Amino acid sequence: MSNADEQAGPTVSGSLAHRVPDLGALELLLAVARLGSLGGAARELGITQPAASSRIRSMERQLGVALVDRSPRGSRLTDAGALVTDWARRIVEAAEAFDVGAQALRVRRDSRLRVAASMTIAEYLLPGWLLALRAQRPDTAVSLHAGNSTVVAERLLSDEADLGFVEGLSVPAGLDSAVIAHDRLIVVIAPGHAWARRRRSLAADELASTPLILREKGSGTRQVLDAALGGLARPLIELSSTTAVKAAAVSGAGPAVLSELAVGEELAMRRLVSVPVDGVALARDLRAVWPTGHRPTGPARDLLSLTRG
Amino acid sequence: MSNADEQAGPTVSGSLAHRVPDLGALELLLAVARLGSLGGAARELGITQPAASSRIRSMERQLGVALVDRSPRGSRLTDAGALVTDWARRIVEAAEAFDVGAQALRVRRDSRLRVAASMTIAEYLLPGWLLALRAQRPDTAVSLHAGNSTVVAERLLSDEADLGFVEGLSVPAGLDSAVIAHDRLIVVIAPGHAWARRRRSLAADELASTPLILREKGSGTRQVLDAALGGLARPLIELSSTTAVKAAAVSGAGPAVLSELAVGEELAMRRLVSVPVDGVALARDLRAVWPTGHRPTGPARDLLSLTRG
DNA sequence: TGGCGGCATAAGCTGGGTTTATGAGCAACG
DNA sequence: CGTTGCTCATAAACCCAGCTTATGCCGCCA
Repeated sequence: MSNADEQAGPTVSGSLAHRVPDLGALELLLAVARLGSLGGAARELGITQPAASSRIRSMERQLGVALVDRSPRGSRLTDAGALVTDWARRIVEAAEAFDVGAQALRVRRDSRLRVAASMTIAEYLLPGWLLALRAQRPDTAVSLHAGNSTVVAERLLSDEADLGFVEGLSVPAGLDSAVIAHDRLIVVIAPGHAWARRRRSLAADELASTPLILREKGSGTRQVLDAALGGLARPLIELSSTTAVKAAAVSGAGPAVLSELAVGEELAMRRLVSVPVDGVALARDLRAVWPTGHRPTGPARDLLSLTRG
Repeated sequence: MSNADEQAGPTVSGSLAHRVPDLGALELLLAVARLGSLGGAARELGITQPAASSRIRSMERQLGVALVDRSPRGSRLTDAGALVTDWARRIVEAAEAFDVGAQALRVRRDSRLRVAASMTIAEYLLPGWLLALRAQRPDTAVSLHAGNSTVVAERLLSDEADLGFVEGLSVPAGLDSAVIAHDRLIVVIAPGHAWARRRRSLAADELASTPLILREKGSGTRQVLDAALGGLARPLIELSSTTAVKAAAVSGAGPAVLSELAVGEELAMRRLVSVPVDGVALARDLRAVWPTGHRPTGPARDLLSLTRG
């Protein structure tokens, strides 16, 4: 109703939160899909049957689509309902990753597994691992601290963490490590930029002589790039988060260099395209690390075994 | 507080919806991250500054983590806040996909682009495409109808749809088509099953002689598999949705055959592992289709151009 | 023909999120 | 050195979404 609503297209009104049912409603819908009954879903979520009934109904009203076929002997999803339920599942899965991550961020002294990880890993990989860990060891309380390689090493060596994850080129002194995955930095650009239509690969000197959107000096990503180019990377802008770099690249500010972990989605949806590069070592290992000699045991060992392919 | 809360692990209480902030709060957090000020974010979302302040505060209370550093000249994310914001962004992106999909499901006679698509495509690919389409043509109203190849063909030929997407082996009569992507069926199994540790590939006859978790006869997925095996696939169970098949496989019921589009997440998180297969043609094309002669124009052409790699 | 499981409707309560109104800290500027 | 303008915090009043309890209708099955 206020003035900020009119900026978007004509089919849109209000913010996302007004057009998308809340998490409770989506969970309820998933339960109905799984159990085939409103009352059953209500019981599972610890609410009453009328509450479930009304909530599903108001969700249908909100979306303008019938989701559930009610009958005196149960409820089944409509075709549209099945589709909506699948889309809802994505939201709920993202929420589960959020939840397990947020729980780990809470500093708790009863943590049975203390993890320290670099930003990129904490952002993209750890929630999935923690979810898997919780699936097989539901009562393991995990705490997470994110920081660069130096911080990870400090926490491990001062016994403030049991297991670390780093993404740099070298393993900090005093730590043993195991490679758990491989990552590659890639050059990305908004579609529409001239580079997006190039056929030849970029050469190293071409990359080094072009101003790029980069993470700040000191970040793992920047270290790898500087090393690969011999410290010659020319920044167009320096930004302090992967997300900011992505946003700048998507908006057409110029070419950016990012971990392929960070841009999978953008590449798939063609908001960014990657530019092949020749003769530059942009691969890097993602490693689990622990104090030399102290092989991970207990929960740390469980988590480690989840992470290796 | 009610009796259903105690079923989960000791660190958990209540459902996801009680532990994860609602979409409005997450959107607000993203706005704060982007604009660097609570008041600014509030203005953008069309609420007042105290509302934003209180909402962020209650989110911090809920998560047990400080998210923003307030100062008399703005607010910045804490380290934990940056991580939380990135995880929140995933939820919001899933919600955007949900939103654009749900809007398209609403039957509207003012639709400027009417799409008919097979289930797998509607489920996994279309929301992303629609999001991209909305980014470059914000005022295009899209309607979506999901069904199998036959239904898609009928709707196109009776002028109830402008553009279709199918995943079968053959193009229905009366339609022209363009391949927009490739898909492969893969055999997946819960880790722990003997096949998960196999080194050799499966042979065709081995696959044909093993009872499998399958989609029902008539589904696109099943058609491709039956054709590849010469109609010999032995069902262990037949289920009516991709999701149900996945759930059965994850729970260890046996090997399943699914589109690789459907199991990317599960493979990455090792809830499922794929079993290599030899000598069976499980690849299939994903095609855009339209009535013979009527080359897509206008919004249909825009969408089509977004989908081809 | 009860009994059971499924869903809908109605009435009343509660709490979270909102608004308006106000105050206080810090910076820049004449 | 006060004024203006930005920031955020607090307090009180309000409103509505979603919950519960209570009830009724429908269909299936023993």
